[in-house]
Amino acid sequence: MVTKKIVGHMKKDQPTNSELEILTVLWDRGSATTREVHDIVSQNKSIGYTSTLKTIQNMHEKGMLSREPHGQTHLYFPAVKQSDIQQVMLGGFVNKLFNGSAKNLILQTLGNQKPSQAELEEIRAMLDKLEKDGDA
Amino acid sequence: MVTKKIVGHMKKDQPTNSELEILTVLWDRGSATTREVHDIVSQNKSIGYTSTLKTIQNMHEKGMLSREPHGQTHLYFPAVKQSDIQQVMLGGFVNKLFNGSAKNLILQTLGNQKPSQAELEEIRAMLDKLEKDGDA
DNA sequence: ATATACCTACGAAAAAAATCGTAGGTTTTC
DNA sequence: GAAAACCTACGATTTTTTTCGTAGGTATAT
Repeated sequence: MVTKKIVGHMKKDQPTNSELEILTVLWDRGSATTREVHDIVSQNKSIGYTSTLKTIQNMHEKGMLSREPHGQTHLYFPAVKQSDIQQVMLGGFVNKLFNGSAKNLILQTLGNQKPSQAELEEIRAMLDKLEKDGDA
Repeated sequence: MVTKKIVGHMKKDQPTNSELEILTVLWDRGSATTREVHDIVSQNKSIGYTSTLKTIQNMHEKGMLSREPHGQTHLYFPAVKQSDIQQVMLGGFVNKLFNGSAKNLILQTLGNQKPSQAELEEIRAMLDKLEKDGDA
């Protein structure tokens, strides 16, 4: 039998795109059946029910989702934290595209996507907080 | 024959991971031969020369790279701008992982990667500039 | 001038990711 | 109680991405 060895902290797998779509639904709703997930993801692309089902089953097998039997069906839950996945993928993304510099990523994002004044203030507040902590 | 239809502005393909590694080298150096690219990317992973060559040829065929014959070999140049690719991929990334909110991406990045004081100042300067422009 | 070391081109294999079809069961509806 | 509408499981196919092998040419060194 071949499974992935588990060593203390197993490196979190980066979800594939399809997996990420499904995780997004579950993070959003907390839990959902395959049918519910499918109804949502199939709004964006043409895909059969069993394809969604299969992906969900794979994710469950990998430990990315947990589930509860619920009558004839299953209720699925995300088994990985959204912020953890964001962090891991963000790190990879910064390395691949911005030479590892978070600052460069941020400057480019600000330049491209023009956040609103209110959002700029939020970011500024975060900067204040970080600088204060840095001084301590 | 089947090629991709070209319609005014053809949607830029997102480079794959391998393609991105090669682009990174070329963005960095301006130009390079296959051999030079290969020597660099093969520092990070075990890969044969013809694999690198093939990927480069595919990229050239897709219009992602241009090239000049140079003696027996070719000199390759990036045919897509780094900032354009960054922008496209950043947009996709924000949509997939941060619900389309650039602000959320930035806040999370700041929280995770703790830029230095100097970097924080650069970001702050960028915020100042954006707010000023916004007022105009 | 022959062996060695490069180079390109290109089909094809291998690996990874995404999609689907079918079988077999349960619930619902008439 | 048969038909229709669900459900899961799971092998298999398709598509995409990555990697490689081989053939054939050119430069280099002995």
